[in-house]
Amino acid sequence: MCFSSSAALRADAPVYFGGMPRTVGRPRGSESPTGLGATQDILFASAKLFARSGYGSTTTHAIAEAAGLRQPSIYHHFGGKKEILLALLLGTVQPSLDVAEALLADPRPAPARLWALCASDIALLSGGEVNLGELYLLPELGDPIFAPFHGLRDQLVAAYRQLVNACDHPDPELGASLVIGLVESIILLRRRAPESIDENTPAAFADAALRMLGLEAPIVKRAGEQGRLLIGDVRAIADAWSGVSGAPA
Amino acid sequence: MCFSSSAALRADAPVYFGGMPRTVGRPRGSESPTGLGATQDILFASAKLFARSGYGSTTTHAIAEAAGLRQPSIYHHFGGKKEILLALLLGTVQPSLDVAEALLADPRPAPARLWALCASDIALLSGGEVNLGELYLLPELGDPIFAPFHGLRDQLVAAYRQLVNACDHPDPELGASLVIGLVESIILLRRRAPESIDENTPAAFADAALRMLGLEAPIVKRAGEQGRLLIGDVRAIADAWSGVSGAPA
DNA sequence: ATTATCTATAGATCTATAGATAATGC
DNA sequence: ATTATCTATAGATCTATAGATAATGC
Repeated sequence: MCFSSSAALRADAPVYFGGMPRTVGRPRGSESPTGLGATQDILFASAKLFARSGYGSTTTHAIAEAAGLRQPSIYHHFGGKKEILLALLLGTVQPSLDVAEALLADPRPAPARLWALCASDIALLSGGEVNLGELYLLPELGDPIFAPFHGLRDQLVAAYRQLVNACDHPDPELGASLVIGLVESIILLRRRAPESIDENTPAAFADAALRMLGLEAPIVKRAGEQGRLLIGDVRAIADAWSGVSGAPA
Repeated sequence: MCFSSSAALRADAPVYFGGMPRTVGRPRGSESPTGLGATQDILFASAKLFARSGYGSTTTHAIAEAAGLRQPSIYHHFGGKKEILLALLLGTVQPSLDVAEALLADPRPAPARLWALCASDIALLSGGEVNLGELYLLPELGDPIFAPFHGLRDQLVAAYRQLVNACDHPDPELGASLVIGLVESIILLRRRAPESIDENTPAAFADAALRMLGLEAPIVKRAGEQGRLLIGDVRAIADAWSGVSGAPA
């Protein structure tokens, strides 16, 4: 399953042998929906409900029901609703930040790295069974408990700004805002018209992001023709860029 | 006050003479915060709370308190929380749709009209005391009661698509998604970094939107230099475009 | 008489704790 | 003994209704 393989939901998962949870403790009344144990069941159920109904409109009872547990059992795994959302947020932003930091240290041309970061983030936000990006839109994120998430997110924003700056953009602050805005817009597009998103979307949006900054980026077709484009594989993307004749350094 | 002058909050307001509400009925315990009567007080208070704390996390008691009323008094003006949010949504999207329809009927060049629509929407989303665009992000909008809002919103999306198509863009569906995404990204930018938004932002974003579609649009500086740029004045924007030498028709 | 507010409150949740229960581990 | 679940429930809301109250309108 796409979602259960996401790092977001494996953050604190105990190591199971053969993928099966241990059976210590009183048996559950119903089966584990994810097959990965109660903690993952709760995270997956919460992600679905927070994204579709909002944070404040989702009750711990509804989470438990979707997770195949009774309501009080949630408190054995999490301190409460806020802690569940925080775990989901950290697990969602961390993979983006990992890619961003790898790209900041990469010697390849800045536009190629910015393109790769955009495409990677759009692919992350496009994939998975649940539209996890919706969690970024929740107004409840203003609560101080989510400060650790905002810390990681600020690092990601800084990485975008640094790459835009390295592209010799005259106004890195504005440029980063434009690019991040376009990347995040995939969240609302996926809500409004999920059928319009396909495997070409990350590349098409990343192209648009660079065009927006005044950098031509005919990477998609070139790399596509050569059969080399692999979304999520940053090196392949950067190599594709470098292979484009006349690409800015 | 910026907000109280918004059409969003005047939709169903009775006409008061001299701007003062009538005093029929039992007097309120506290003064009207907006000075425009209880209905406006409730809409303004709800907008602030929905945008900052979310829909499900906002109680009718909190709304009433911010509106200077007791909790049950809300039900004299609205059927409930959902009806309040619906009124806010309709009042927020309608001004955008009015501009869009005026531009669809306008004879000026399509890129100028698309630019004007982008700049107008960004100005609308940037202005006012409350970040009303946050209401578009609420996951609770999936509730069928908000269908009338989605109807208007779909019309707005169709207008964008039509203008992108009229710009001879090879893929109007993708182009419209990119442009709308960039325009709406101002909502999250305003949440994250409100200090980065100023009177130049609508033009800067509209420029970026056209660049994204492969249309060069050096309108901002030209119109700015001539002192002719007036955000919200669609005709001035379109005229500015027409005045740019070499602008696509 | 009409209107808009108020107080009081019923009934329905919703969160989080207490403590029982049923499994495995040693 | 340890663990993870369960049932039961206290206490705190939260929504929405009923009916009293205090003003204006005629």
